Amino acid sequence: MKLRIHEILKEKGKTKYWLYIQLGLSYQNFNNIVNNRTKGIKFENLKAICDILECTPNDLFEEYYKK
Amino acid sequence: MKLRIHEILKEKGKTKYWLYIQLGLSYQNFNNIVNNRTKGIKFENLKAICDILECTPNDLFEEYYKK
DNA sequence: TGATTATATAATGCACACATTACATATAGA
DNA sequence: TCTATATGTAATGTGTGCATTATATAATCA
Repeated sequence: MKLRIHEILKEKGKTKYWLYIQLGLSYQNFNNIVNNRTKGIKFENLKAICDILECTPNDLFEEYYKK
Repeated sequence: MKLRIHEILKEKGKTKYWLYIQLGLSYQNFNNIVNNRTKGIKFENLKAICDILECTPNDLFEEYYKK
């Protein structure tokens, strides 16, 4: 399961750094998530990412995203 | 984030035990996930649950489910 | 009566999400 | 020059997903 965070940020004209500040996660962990180096995620953080990016889990997951 | 696994299983007329067998997870962990006692999940298992239940992450998460 | 289905809890250990701290590079603006 | 933006990596420790093993109850079926 790959996360489309890069694409969504590009669509919104926002940077990773911006999302990092909004989220409040450690940058280390944040960077691993965004660059798809993690094998799972806390629901709390998944929800926060969706809230901030104004999207749903299906939009985030490459496998379920429908343009 | 609450998972709607109970509802989806009911709709499909399947039992938790059936899903447990399909998934191949330990029953302990499986039971915690299904009964919403976990704070996160591995992408691999999220994908497997969606595949078996023939649904998407948005269908699974109560916060994003639209009937 | 015994096996399978069905569901649940507890103890122990490993793998990994996540936090914290630190270090590093590069650009842009005050 | 100093600060903030922007991105990345490494080391160490805590919390927790998940596996394994065990125990328990109850219904259904051979």
